[in-house]
Amino acid sequence: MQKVHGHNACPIRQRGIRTVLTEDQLRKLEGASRRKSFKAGELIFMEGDITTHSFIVLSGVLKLTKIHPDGERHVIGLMFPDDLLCGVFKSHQTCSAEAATDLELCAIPLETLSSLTAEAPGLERVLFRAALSELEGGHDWILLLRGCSAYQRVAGFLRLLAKRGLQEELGGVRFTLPLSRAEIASFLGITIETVSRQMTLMKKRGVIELPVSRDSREVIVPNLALLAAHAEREQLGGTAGAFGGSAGAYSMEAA
Amino acid sequence: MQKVHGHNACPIRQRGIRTVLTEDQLRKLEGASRRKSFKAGELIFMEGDITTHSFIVLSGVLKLTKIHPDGERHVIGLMFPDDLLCGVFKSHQTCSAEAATDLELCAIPLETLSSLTAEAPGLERVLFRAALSELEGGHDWILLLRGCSAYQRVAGFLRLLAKRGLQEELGGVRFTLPLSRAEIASFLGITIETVSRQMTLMKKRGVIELPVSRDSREVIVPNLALLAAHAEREQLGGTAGAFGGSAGAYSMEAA
DNA sequence: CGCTTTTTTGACCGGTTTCAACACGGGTGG
DNA sequence: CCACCCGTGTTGAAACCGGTCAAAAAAGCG
Repeated sequence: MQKVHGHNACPIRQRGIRTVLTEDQLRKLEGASRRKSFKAGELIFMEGDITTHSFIVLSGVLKLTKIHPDGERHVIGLMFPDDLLCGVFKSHQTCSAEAATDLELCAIPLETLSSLTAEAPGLERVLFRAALSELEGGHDWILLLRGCSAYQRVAGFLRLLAKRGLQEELGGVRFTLPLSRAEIASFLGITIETVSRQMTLMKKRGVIELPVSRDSREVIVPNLALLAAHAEREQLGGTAGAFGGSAGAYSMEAA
Repeated sequence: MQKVHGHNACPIRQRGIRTVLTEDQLRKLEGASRRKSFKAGELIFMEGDITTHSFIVLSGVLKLTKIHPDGERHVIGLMFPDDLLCGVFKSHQTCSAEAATDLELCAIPLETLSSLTAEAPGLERVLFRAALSELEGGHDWILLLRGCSAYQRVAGFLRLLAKRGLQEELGGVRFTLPLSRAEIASFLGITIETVSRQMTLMKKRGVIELPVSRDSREVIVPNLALLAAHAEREQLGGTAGAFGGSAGAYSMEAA
């Protein structure tokens, strides 16, 4: 009897995909998928490359970048575990992808996906939705970047990280920034100096803590609600009111 | 013999759609479509509404707005004739739509569209592409808004209008702004005063002319290439070099 | 322990915002 | 017909924010 998965295949966990496929189709999909590991900084694909796979983030953070007409490379999006990088229907990549941290991906060949689309009409719709939520994320991010001060951008960025898949602790959150100051600056459309200034400001205000220890990438958020408040409106003296903010994390969630 | 169209149905001109449908299907689609007229300022649908139709802009300009968490309403996109507002696969509207000018739309009920999708598998893909290009537009717009000065934003905005469906004249273009200064400011993420200042600056530089006449919304662009140049890089004294700029107009084109 | 790279901090400058006043046009009603 | 008013757009002056330049401090690395 043959093994169901290749030795480096990976199970598809996305709820949306599982529900529109039969057992056989799911097995076929998983059989064709391959687990791939990247070390921080490694390139996954480049802008302009022919699209060959769709990817699902298993662990780590993926960074999407694009070359601006002026030649500068800008970070335009981040993807976290369970996010689906849906290359379907795009013949060429419209941005580059790079491992921001050590990264594990599930790579699904496009041929597999499109042959499955033929069999399972529902699948196309699922992928469609994934791309659409990606679109919505873009809109939200536009709104975030436009009227917001540098302070709010940094706060918003940290809130995003605090929310998505990182070690939680009692009351607060502690995590490691997946991006350097330069990359954060690029992502937020500001300079590294400003990023640095805003973060020390937040530290002074008690919104975050920066353990003096080794890495300058360690961040502790003692009070997530307070951080969220600062992301919405600059400075609120009090001990935070609850907030039901619309996250609007700019990343594509699998359907 | 029965009339093919209802008296207020409208012909579907989109090339992409026509090629994936049979005669019968096309007739069905057109038969279900309805031409709707709106006066400037009228609301078409609201953020959060249940999605009931897809729309194609026949004439005029449509304005997409969204409420920012801070309560402010922001213009996040514009749509011009032949653009497709593709509500498919979204159960709820994610932004409000309003007539920026007097407006004519072709409204297509979603049921019609989804029943056709079942018959014509290619249609789903066409709509998918439409949404995708919308997505790409969003990315481009993010890039445009980030590094650019207020001057470049206004120039880019005017170039967008000059390109999309407005009266052309020999050599130059003359058109009426579909948005008030306040709306332009909101769209570009700057203040009305700045919009005003940049426009007078452009006038001084000879990039645009503002007929003293009644409406302060009349704009003449004597030299489109010059305008494009100013949208890319601030001030270029000379009499414009040709430009093959990546338009990146943020609006969704029908496939 | 030196070296490089990254991050932080400071001083300065320019563009935008902000606040405020004014101009223009189009209504309304006397 | 004109005075008045209100909304929209323009213009001016000062404050602020973030960018740029420069240098010091901290962290990584041999």
